[in-house]
Amino acid sequence: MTDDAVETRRTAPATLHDVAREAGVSLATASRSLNGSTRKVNEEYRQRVLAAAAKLDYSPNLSAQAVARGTTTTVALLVADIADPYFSQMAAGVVREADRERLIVTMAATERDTERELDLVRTLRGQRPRVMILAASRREDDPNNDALEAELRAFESNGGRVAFVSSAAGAFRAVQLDNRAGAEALARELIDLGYRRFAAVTGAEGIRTADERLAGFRAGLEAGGGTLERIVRPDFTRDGGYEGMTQLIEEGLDGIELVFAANDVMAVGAMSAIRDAGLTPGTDVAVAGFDDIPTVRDVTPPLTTVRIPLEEVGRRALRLALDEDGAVDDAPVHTEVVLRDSTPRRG
Amino acid sequence: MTDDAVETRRTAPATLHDVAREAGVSLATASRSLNGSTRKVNEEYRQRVLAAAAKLDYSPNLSAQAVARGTTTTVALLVADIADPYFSQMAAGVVREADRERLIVTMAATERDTERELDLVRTLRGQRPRVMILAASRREDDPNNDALEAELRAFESNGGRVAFVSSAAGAFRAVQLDNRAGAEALARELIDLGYRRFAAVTGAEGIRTADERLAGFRAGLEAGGGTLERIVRPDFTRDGGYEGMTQLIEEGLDGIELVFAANDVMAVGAMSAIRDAGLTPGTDVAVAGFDDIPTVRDVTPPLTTVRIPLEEVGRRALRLALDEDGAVDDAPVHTEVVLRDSTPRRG
DNA sequence: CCGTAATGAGATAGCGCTTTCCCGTATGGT
DNA sequence: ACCATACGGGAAAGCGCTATCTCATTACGG
Repeated sequence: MTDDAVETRRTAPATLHDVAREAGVSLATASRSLNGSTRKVNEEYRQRVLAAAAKLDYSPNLSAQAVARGTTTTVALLVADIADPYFSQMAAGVVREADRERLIVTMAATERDTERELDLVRTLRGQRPRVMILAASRREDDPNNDALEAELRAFESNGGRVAFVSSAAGAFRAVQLDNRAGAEALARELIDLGYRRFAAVTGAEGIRTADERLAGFRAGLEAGGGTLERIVRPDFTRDGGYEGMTQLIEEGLDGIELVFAANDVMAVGAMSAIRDAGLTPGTDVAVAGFDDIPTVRDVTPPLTTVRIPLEEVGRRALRLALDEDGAVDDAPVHTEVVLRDSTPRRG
Repeated sequence: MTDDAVETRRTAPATLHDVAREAGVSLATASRSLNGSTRKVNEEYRQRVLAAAAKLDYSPNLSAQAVARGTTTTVALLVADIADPYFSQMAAGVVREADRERLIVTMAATERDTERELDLVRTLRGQRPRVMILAASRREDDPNNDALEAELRAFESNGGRVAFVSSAAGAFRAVQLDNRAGAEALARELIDLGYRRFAAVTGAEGIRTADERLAGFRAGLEAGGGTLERIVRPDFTRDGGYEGMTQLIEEGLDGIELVFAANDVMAVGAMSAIRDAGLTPGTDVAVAGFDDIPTVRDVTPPLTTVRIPLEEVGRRALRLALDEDGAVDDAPVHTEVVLRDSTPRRG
């Protein structure tokens, strides 16, 4: 492949210096004209600078600005898995809000590995982002938790801002997802629909989100006289849901009326497992999930779940982090049970 | 909310200078110890520096490094919509590959607005990213296309690298998605299955991806004696698919056996529309899509589609961009027809 | 033993910006 | 007419780094 492509000589990008020279003004004046400064600049000069910048196709070097100003326009976002709709919806919210604030988002994926998460936080800290948003799911008792906290503390004491998306983030700001209450409300509604005998497909013990949802669900059942007869703990993913459900079926469903999956992607996987086992979800065994990702409207039957306004969560996480002093709404995010056909009224 | 939180005084992050002082060596030696340099450093000094860095919790300022080195470790990624699984899968691939190369990804969403896209490219250029990956869908004849191309040319002539994900990207590098061939192959297979009368739900004319897929599908049909009887062009989204299908049904399906949606999210929306109209997808009217996003395995019936290895596409886009000189595989990405139950054999 | 070549630490000149600080000039109050 | 005061442009001092250049020290061949 010979390089007979376009003969574009590699030229360095125009610097502010070039612009100033072209406009016949000083560096200072050029700088002041191109970014609002407190100082006024003669309109004629300003126009000259603007014209020169346009002519040279000048684009300010953000790194240089960051160094000079001592502050960046970056927000760093950490999620477990970008392709997971739970996280990608949230990320979309963060990006949208960041855009409004003219901030740039850098994104990284922990792949659910807390070691990696810690590394990423360290690396990302090098960017000196204004904000760091951690949406990757926390684990109880992880050996890296302390190190992570220390790292974030250091980041904060350097003027950075941290926001978690979670239910409890130690002493950091957090968008509270009321997993417990949501799951509890769901359980009550299911009891109302006539269900009594349940199983749960959830994540490994220690994943806080999973634990809380399970605890809430259990509490709701107990209050209403239902029983949680079985629990399986596969991966916290679609395939995990499929496997968990398959296991449940193989071991015999005997009498279980409804399976609660700790999140929607698992629920969707579980529904496929049910169907692949020759049963019909909703009819032979009901299914409920958590999150209300877009997909669940389109599976059959549509999935009963607990709605979290994920995009809004992303937006709020950023606002919360940016907020100067507690002026921002930090009530738990409103969750809502959405009953659909995967949990028909019984009897 | 009073601030009786932790009494963390806001301190500036440790600089390399601090580390050098702490270690009792020069700035140069500290720099050389902390990042490989061509020069060797006395092991004892090196250890001292490392210890000092650890003690001060030093994290190199990436902006400063970028300014000093004249090069960054950033890759900028532009997608249409982060929450759309088509893009989020791709993004996951880019991020993963970037991680391998120890690069940081900044992400922005065009929201399918070419004006915004242009703006974003300009802003992102300020970052001086090593690579810019454009995955947002291109439109034919968009008034902004020339400006975008000029902007990207400028970026390239400054040493930046550009990669598109698309079928034709002018003179830029691109991961080729063979939309046409994929759709054509799909059409042939559907003909083989006994289908003859088709409708298409696709995006607005001018969206290149949509156009190509439609053209390919049409070609495949013609070769096999099928007819494309109707075309609707709603939004290129899930809801668009739903609306388009609803419209088709309201106008009367009369004889249409299969609906081809130009992408999977639309197909999934279409299936819901079919069901909401009281019909059964696959049975009353078959449906096929394009992309093979994860969801389509879990809808009922599972969707026939054309598989694109989206994550791989993301990874390849980055490698392609990074690649120094055409050493990288730039054959079109392998697409593959995946027949599932949404298109049962006829007759 | 001396001269020369490696060796490697430190001083320093940038990188592309922002932001003080310094001044010359215009303004206005008395 | 005179001095205090804005006003606003330009010079220059950084910001936190890297990389070049200097220069003392060590090693070694003849």
